[in-house]
Amino acid sequence: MNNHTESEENYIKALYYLGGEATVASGALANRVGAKGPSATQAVRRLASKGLVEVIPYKGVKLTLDGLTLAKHILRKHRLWETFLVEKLGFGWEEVHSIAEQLEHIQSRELVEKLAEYLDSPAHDPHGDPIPQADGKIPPAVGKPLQQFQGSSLKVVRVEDAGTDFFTQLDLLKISLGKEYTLKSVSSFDFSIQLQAEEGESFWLSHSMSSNIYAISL
Amino acid sequence: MNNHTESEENYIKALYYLGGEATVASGALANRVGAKGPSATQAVRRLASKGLVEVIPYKGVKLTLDGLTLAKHILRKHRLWETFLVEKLGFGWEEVHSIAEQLEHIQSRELVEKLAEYLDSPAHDPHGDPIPQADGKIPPAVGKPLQQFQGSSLKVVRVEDAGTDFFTQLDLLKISLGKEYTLKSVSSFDFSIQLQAEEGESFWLSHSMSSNIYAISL
DNA sequence: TCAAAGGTTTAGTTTTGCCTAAACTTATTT
DNA sequence: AAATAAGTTTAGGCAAAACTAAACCTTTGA
Repeated sequence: MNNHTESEENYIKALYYLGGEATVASGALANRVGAKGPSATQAVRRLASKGLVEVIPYKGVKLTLDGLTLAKHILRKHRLWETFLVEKLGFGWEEVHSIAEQLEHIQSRELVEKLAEYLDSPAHDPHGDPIPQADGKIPPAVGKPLQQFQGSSLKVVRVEDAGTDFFTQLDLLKISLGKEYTLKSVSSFDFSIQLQAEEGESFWLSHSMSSNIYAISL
Repeated sequence: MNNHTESEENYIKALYYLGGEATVASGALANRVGAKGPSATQAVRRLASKGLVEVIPYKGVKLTLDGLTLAKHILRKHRLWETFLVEKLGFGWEEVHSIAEQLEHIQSRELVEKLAEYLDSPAHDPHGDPIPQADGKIPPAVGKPLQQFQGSSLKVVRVEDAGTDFFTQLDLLKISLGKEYTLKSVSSFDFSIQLQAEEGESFWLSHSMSSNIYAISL
């Protein structure tokens, strides 16, 4: 009961991303893994036969405890590898995700733990996302969405893993973890926000961007 | 023409291991990848349709230039990862092979080159085996088989990547790179050899073991 | 409430990759 | 040179994973 295919792991990961322990519709699942409906139905049946998920036909799918444990372990591997790629190999934010998606499927308990140790058992990955620990515990997610810092100063501590385009845009705007800004205003029309760096002119950020960026107040 | 399945890569690797640029029998190939004859025949047909091998039915299979390039690239990845696992993560000899077999299939040119740089562009892996370089050139293999050191002193500089059991046996015998011995005799019956360490009693080594160990004279 | 719309599952096909059993080549031996 | 042994390929299955088209539930709106 301990070896899973890459495809299976991808479904498990998607299920965790979409709902955690909650029930997820098969359509949403298919969408997330980049497949069509019937493929998801079929995949989910395979997972159910391995005891990783529970299915209620026409209603949805839910991770079992085993499934949840596996999901967190995969996420652990993903975020540890991302940390390695950025901190040791010098990759940029936007490049690491697709490589980590391959590396997260490498099977070796010992490798994961030795890698974690080599990286000083980090609690957060380069995006500020919490790394599930070996015992399954997940460190608290730090920061709050930017909108909530009306008029005050803030420091960026986390960005959502929202795809290559998002990271490229962050790079273009020179936004990175640790950067400090003052939130000057929030548009009540489209919820875009105006940020002001220590030195340099202020700029506007769309809601789609800002809702994926988290900060703490200074 | 640039993405290959893991299975395909395994056949390519096996072909390179068994014959380099020479023709290999399909049975030997099947054997090496741990499959049965018909599976190899079929796999080889798939590879031929991608231009990676040439087949002469009932005669054998041979890597094309493209196949050879791919084989060397996979071997490069394998040996770089082994170096990483041993030098950075502190793995032992016998443990790294199976993990590197998974890692060698990760697809990212940039990753390979950044990893090589991180490891100081090594020419040899932890077993002393040459690491193919980015341009396809292969550094010279060092050392000669132990049998050739009749009566003289030698230093172990390379061991063949001949499977977990081989490495475990090396560990049991406390043989590692850099160790020095005197070759006291070679049996003309079974070609086993008698080694004498600086201090400590002498011991016998089977031909299967010794033929996978290489040394230079002192 | 009943019918259309939307989402889900079944049915049937494709490709990869493996298997066993049977047919076929090649090589060896008498 | 013919028979047999050894190795290789064909034939026919099976499982994982994906797809399209068709059938099937559920929900929602008239």
